[in-house]
Amino acid sequence: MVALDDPVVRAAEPPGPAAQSVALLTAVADPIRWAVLAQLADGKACVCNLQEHIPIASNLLSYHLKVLRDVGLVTTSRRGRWVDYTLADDARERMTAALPGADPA
Amino acid sequence: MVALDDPVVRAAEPPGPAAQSVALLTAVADPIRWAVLAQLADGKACVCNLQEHIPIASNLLSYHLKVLRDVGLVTTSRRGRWVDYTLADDARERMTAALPGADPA
DNA sequence: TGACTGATACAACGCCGTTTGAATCGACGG
DNA sequence: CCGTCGATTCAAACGGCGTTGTATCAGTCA
Repeated sequence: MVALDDPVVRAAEPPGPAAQSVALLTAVADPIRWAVLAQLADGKACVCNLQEHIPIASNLLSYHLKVLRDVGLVTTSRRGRWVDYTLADDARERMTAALPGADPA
Repeated sequence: MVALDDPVVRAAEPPGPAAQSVALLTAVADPIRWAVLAQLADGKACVCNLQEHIPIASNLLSYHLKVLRDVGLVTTSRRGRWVDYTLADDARERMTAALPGADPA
């Protein structure tokens, strides 16, 4: 059972677990962000390195990276002028858990 | 390796595996469709039954069900005036496989 | 400090997907 | 056959997210 007898559409209020799952999946369900995550699955990389594989404007890439940060799928660490992005160690776990019907019970 | 040296943004052409994964995740990353899939994880259900748990207009529900059908996550079967929706048996497999960094190799 | 690079933040526009309302189809029952 | 119910389809309006351009911040070197 999922027990969302009324929410789902009944937006906001407290962001129930279902809403959190959707928010996480929404972050992943984008061509650019998907590519970024796939790239980071091979290890950390600075933004400039990501750009080599995903040829888009740097500000646009930065926007999508922020989205991934906001949901906690990636973490950052400065190294000189560069910023290294790393896949959160629980990223895969959280993504699979966010899929519908993944009730822990 | 993900090997998308140029695609991602380079839209259409052939819908590469990455694009298919994104398309599938896009179908899942919606509050209503997520709830539908979670509901169907407990077994097949007719539309009217789904409405009991997801109180929205029937035509709207129908729209989202069509989206799920188009990506092959659910299948239908008529039973009298009712239409039963069933989670595709490979639904979970396909969803997990669509997550970034899930390279089969 | 001043110039340059890497990266991020902000504001405005445009497009696609969702939503809504009304019409249509399919299947039973009187 | 006609009315009703379940479900789908169509057209149109709305809104949100992604894109673009510009400005700003942070860090290194001369």
